[in-house]
Order: sequence, then C-alpha cells, then structure tokens
Amino acid sequence: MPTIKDVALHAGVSRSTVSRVMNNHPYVDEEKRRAVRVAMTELGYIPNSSAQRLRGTETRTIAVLVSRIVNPFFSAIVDAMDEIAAAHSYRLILCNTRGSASQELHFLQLLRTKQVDGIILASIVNEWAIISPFTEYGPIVLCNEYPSHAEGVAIITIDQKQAMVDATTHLIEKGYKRIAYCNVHDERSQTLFDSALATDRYSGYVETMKKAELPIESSWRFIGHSVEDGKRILNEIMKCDDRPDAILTGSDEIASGLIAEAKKNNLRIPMDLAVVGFDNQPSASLLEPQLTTVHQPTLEMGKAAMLQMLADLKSDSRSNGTQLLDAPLLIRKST
Amino acid sequence: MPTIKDVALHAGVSRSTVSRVMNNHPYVDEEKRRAVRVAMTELGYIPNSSAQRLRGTETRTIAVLVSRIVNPFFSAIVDAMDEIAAAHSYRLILCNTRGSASQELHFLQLLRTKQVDGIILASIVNEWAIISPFTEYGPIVLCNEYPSHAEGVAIITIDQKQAMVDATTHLIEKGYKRIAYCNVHDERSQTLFDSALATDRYSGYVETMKKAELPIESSWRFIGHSVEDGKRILNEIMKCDDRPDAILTGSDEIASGLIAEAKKNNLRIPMDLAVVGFDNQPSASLLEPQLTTVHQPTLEMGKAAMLQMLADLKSDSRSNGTQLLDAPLLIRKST
DNA sequence: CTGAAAGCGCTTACAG
DNA sequence: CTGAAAGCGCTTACAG
Repeated sequence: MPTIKDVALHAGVSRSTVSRVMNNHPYVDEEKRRAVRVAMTELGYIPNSSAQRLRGTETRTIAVLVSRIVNPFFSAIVDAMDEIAAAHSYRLILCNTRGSASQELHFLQLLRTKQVDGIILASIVNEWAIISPFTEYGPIVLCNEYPSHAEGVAIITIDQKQAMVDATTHLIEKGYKRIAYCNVHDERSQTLFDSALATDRYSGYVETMKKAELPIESSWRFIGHSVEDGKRILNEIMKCDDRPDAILTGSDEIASGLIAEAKKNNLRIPMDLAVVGFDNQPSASLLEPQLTTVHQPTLEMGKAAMLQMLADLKSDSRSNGTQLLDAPLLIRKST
Repeated sequence: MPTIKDVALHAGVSRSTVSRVMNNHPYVDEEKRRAVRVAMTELGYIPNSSAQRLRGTETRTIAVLVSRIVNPFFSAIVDAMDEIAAAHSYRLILCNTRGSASQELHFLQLLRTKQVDGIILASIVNEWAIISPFTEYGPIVLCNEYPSHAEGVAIITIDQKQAMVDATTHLIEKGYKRIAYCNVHDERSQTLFDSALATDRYSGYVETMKKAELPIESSWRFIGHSVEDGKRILNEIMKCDDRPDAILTGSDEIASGLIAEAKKNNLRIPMDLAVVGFDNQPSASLLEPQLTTVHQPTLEMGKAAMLQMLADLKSDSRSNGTQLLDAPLLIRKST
C-alpha cells in the first residue's frame, strides 16, 4: 500500500503538499498539483481513512440504525438514504439493532469515536435520555420513530395521528362499527422508550372512535409486527365471543398474515373482516384482496432525512423541528 | 472524550498497561487490571477505533456488498450474516452497489485501506480479474453470485443448475410443453462480468428441455428482475403469436409482476400460464395463487458465508472451494 | 505557495 | 509484570 510519503517522494514534493492537493486547498502551484495527481494515479494511491479520521476530519460516513433490515419499510428507507448519500459521496453504515438496547448503544458510539459523521435513527430502543447526550458528538436525525419530546434533533416522519384518523374514519364511513386495533410493537425487542409514534397513532384511533360514539374494547387490542403475528392475531380474533368486523394494523406484514390465515379459516375479507394495513409495502397491491393501507412515503422520508443530515453537517449547527410528510390512505379491496 | 492517556493517569499506570488490559493480555497484575477497569468505567472510556485501526489491528468490521438492499432476498441474506457477525462482536457495513461498477470498486477499497477485515460479495458487477487482486488485502467470500472460475475465495451458493433442472422437470411432468425462460438480470446494472450463476441456471433449463425434446424458442426468452419487469414481460407474452404455456423466472419479484398483470388480462394461472418463481421470498406463499418456487436457503447461506469469513480471518489463510446448499423446489398453486 | 514538525490515539517490540 | 519510545498515515498551524 503506497502512503502519502510514497506519493510525495514520487512527485518530488513534501507530504504537506500532497495532503493539500488531496483536500483541494487553493494555494498550490498548478504544476505541482499535476505532478501529485500523476503520482497518485501511477502509484494507485488511496488515502488511509483511519488516519484521516484520527486526524479529525470528516469520515463522509453516516450510520443508519434500523431495528430490522428485512422489513421492506426499513430497507426502502435505507435505500432512499443511500441514494442521496452516494450522490454526495457519503457512505452508509447499516446498523441492524434487532431491537437490542445494547446494540443500539454500541452503534451510537460510532459517533463518539468519530467513525461516522452523523447518525440517523429510524428505530429507537433506548430511552431518549440515554440517546440525547450523543448529540454532543455530532448530528443525529430521527426518521420515522420519535420520542415525545426531543431537543437538538430534526425529526422526519409522517403525521401518524392523522393517518390513523383517516383510516378509522374510512372504516366508519364504510359502516364498520366493531373496529379492532393492532399496535405496532415487536415483543422480542427490549424497547425501553415511550414511542410517541405508537401513542400518536393510537390516539388517532381512539379520538375518532369516541367522536363516532363507537366502542373501544380492550379485548380488541392486539400487538405485533410480523406476518406470523398477523396469523396469531387472526386466530385470537376467531376465538373472540364478540368478534370485531374490522381491524386497523400497524404494518402490511401483520395485515398479510391476517389475510393469509383468514383464507385458511374461510373468513371472507372484507365481508367478515375488513383489514387496513400500514406502510404500502410493495406486496400490498399484489395480495388478494389488494390491501387498503396507509402509504408511507419511504422514498421521500429517507431522502429528506439524509438531506437534513447533510445540511446539519454543513451548518455545524443542531437543527430542530419536525417535518411531517403526507401519508395518504390508499383504499383498495380489503375494506 | 477521554483517551488512553486519561485512563492511564486516572489508574496510575502507563498507557501500555491500559492497552494491555484492553486487549486482554495475560501478564498484567490483577490489582492494576482492576484499577484500569475502574478508571475506564468511571471515565466512560471508549477506545478510538480509528486509532486502533491505524495501528494495524483488526477492525472487527465486515463489508457486505449487495446490488439492491430492497430485494428481500438480499435483505434476508444480510440479516443472517448480521446475526452471526453480532454474535462474534463483528460489525457489518452494508454496501449497496446499485449495480454500479465504480461503487463496487469504491467499496472494495475498504479492504485495502484496512477499514474492514474482510468483504463478502453477494452480487458482483466488475469482471473477476478486477476484483481478484483485492484478495491480497484480506479475505473475500462470495455468497450467491459467482464467476466461472475464481481462485483464492470461498463460494457459498446453491446448486443453480440443479434448481432449474428440478423446476423444468416439474413443469414437463405437469404436461407443460411450451416453456419460456426469464433470465435474471438488471438491465440498469452495468454488469461487466460473466455470471456463472446465470449460465448455470440457463443450462439446467436447456439440458432438461433438450432431453425431453421440447422446443426452446428464442422468442420465449425474457430478461428482467423486478415486479415491473414481470408486468412488462406478461404483456410481451400476450402479444406472442405463439404463446408459451409456462414460464421459469429468476425471482419471485418477476413472478409477482407476472401474476398481477395476468389477473388484469384475465389470463388464468396456472391454467393459461404456469409460473415458477425463484427465491421463496416471504410474499411467495401470500400471493394468490401461491407461488411454486425454488426455495433459496437465505438464512443458511448468509450464516455459512459469515462463518466462512470468520474462519478465514482466524486461520489467516485464503480458503477455496464451493459450498453448494440445497434449494428444493416448493410446489404450490401457480403450476 | 511550501516544507518541517507536532500531534491525533492507539499498540507493540524493547529493555528492564 | 511494566514503562518509555517509536510509529501507524494523515493534517494543520507555523514559519518562511
């Protein structure tokens, strides 16, 4: 591996000058600049970024934390972030926390140890009080999940409450009265923090139901996040003395599981049970019946979050505020 | 940020001793070891890994290259790798190449600049002759995609040819005679290398068709990889003078697109057109009709690849050879 | 415009 | 068992 020293020798200049050329400093003699460039390509020189980092410069690397990369929602967001990052010559470190608080903390240290320039959290496990201090070491942007009050970070998300108001209103208008609710939550995760996302969604459901004077039964509250959870929940519904006629879910994956299992149980959708998904994952329109779901603008969310990160990095100031993107309800065949 | 110097001062020992404690060297006085440990926790000390890397030690980081993280096949593989990596305190850098040769090259440099200990390639863009030299800088493992001959790397994949032999045989046994073939290939990708995966799959189809004395029409060869491609291909099929009665595809995504578009065109599956997928992605069994597909053992593939990587890292020798995992055909309702 | 020198935070022979 | 010292590859005031 050639180092800066080799390039300097080869080009007949000092290491300082080589460094200046690399970093596009203005005052370098054009001829020397050329000589250095030639030496770099001839030697196939690649700067050692560990050394650059140690010296305290930017890493041009952003860490993105997600709880589960196999969730199409997260992979879509990551993909969008990556697109922006790549266009600005930034690299992405994917941190799959699997809902582990210690893993999350481990990844946050990347910021502290200057291995990344910034961190984008798409899921959150630890309490905000634990995460918050890390903003001191570099910009943190929240994309999707968010705590009830966060200072010093920008939040990019959708209007979770409005989304659930829309979904609930739609079901009510369609004549459904016995509307169950499934909270998004991975029971295997060690979630410690109070997710405002979950609370906001739920309040959208509750307020709309109350306004319509419809019952909110505790036996109609479920919890889960995966296809398997969806299957389990459908079986729980089958056992209800007092079956709901519709269900609002927190993800298309749960909805898929519900639908698959409903077919097995000869439960017709939407006649016997209406199902609303969340996310509008690619599979939502491929299912039968096609899924009524809340469209999450993953492309826009990911891009906006990364753009916000780049802006934070440039301005060197900590931005605040919440950016709420539109999440329209897509009415298809499952309601 | 406390450094090793602060810890040393705090514990009343030299920096060397602190370093030894960190790296679990044997000969350290128990009392000092304890003192150092105390100092580390009291100061909230985290070693600066850029410095560690620069000094030439392991990074405990592995880069994984995939062409498209939103493809559930890739996210499942990455997830499996991550599971093994995390269990061995390794970290994963996700490199989404988007089929760009220069991006791929850029990521390969991570190995050269010692930012990662090893690289796992799940997709390949550049010619093997370009990639091969990088094995000099650290272990490279191939998982899924592979060139026609590679030295100095281990390959973890499925028996692609056998998978297609099985799929083709199944269709023939079911009485289909006009069997189309869809090659996996992303046309937007700048693929430069001769993928033995694609060749092997195709030869499984060709040989089986020839053995059964069935026609292989060039107008029945399609190309694509996405849901959209599947839709396009179905429309191309509709326009055929001489329509196939079955099609072998290279991914469940294409198959989903085919099925969705077939419904629109009132083409019954499998009566008018039998469809075989590839991968057995989560959605395969949720579609209607449920998809007959080749099950790719993504969990095993990802784990095996990461385990191989850890073994290479430990032994410090470059392993060779191909590990062929079983990929059974799952017969469901689309054939 | 440019070079010599210091220093980023660590590890590892070396000499005790 | 342990410390002083050198060095990993870079960048950045500093002094010209």
